[in-house]
Amino acid sequence: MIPASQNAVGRPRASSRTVIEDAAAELFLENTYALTTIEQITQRAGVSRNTFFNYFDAKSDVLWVELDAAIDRLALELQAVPRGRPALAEMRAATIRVVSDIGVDRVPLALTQDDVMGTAEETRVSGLARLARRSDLIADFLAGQLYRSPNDLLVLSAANALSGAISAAWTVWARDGIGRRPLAEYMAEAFDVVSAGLETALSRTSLAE
Amino acid sequence: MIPASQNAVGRPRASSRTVIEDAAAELFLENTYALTTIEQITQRAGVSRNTFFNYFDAKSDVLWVELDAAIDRLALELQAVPRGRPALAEMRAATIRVVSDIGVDRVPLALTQDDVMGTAEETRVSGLARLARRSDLIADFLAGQLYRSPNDLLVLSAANALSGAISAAWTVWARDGIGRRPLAEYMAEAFDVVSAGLETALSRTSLAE
DNA sequence: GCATAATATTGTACTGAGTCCAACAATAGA
DNA sequence: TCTATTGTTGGACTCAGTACAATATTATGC
Repeated sequence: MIPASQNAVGRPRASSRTVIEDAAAELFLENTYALTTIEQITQRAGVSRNTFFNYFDAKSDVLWVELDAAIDRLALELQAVPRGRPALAEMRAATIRVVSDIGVDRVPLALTQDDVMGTAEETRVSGLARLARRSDLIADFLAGQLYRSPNDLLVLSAANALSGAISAAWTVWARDGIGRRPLAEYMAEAFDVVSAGLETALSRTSLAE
Repeated sequence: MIPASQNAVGRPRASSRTVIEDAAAELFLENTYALTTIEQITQRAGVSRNTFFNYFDAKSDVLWVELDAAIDRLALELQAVPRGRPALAEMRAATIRVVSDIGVDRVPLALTQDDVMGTAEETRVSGLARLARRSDLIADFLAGQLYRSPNDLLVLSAANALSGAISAAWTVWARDGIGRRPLAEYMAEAFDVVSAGLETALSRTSLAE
């Protein structure tokens, strides 16, 4: 077994987590996600196979570190919004704030895999789990702002729609390659496409019923 | 090994596919999805484990037979729409037509599992794969009608949003339990929530650029 | 410094999904 | 009846993910 010191020889020893992430990123690019095993990753990282599962619940989690972090930040932003504020405007602002510091070159690992949004169901499906988490988050937020239930058809539709639009922004941004503009711009566009109609639908029902 | 005749003793022998579906449905309800193994399913169905994979690519596929069929029908409906017709109106009609024959009691197997939309990521994620397939479908359709690329941010946002709304309709419909109204009604509501804004956004850009 | 508690890492053994392929059975058609 | 096709099976395999106990590492109090 390769000693852990291989990755950091004098410098302050990198955390296992980082070492694993780096090794995984390398191998995914070399051999694709599907053909890379967790054993290979941990071997290259110089840790045991079990250590992988100390830091990640699933192989696919490594693909989505950036996106997961962005969703975490979105959760915090939304929590900080006082109740009663205009829901969609706050959502829009929070969404854009969250991605505003993501440089044009820092594309999430998952999205650099060209099989992600293509045929490879495996990677795509794990990405959809993030979409679902974000939908839940948004549904809770909207429900809170509109004093409705997160299970409400209207709330859920709006949340899913917004989450879908955000997802589209990420996808197109990643696909646009080198010449891409900042993610925040894509986010704003995608958001506005769907939010125009939501605005009226949501305001109408918050008065009625 | 139990002979296949156990499930159909005189009657015309049911296809392996149906036998497997039924066995799976029973076991999922008895022991939950997660705790049911493919081996148990095929054992009860009276076929070999491999036969399962003759009919399904994954264990989770059994959960989504109805939804997959609905998406297949949607694909056919959309293909039949002549180019140039108003995209959203046709989408709405097709969506509702597709689910109009789904009775209030025929809830997809997946949605009767109460862990589906709850904590159980496993079942939920497989459902999201359907959402993605539907998004692709819709994106292609919209792209065709609007003479744009299916990778266009606008098209993709709209497709994801619509697919998300449809998903919300299914979810709430299933959750509403015994007293639920026909699925088509939920579908219409969810659809209208998001499509109002899309209408303007899509028409605006089909003229511009 | 040292003892101790908390945390990180590892080994081992296991379950179950999904793949591959070759053998075999059933069926339909000529 | 022979034959081509399709459905079914057995067996051996890979790999993700889980469980748990043992050991190493690091932090903390003294």
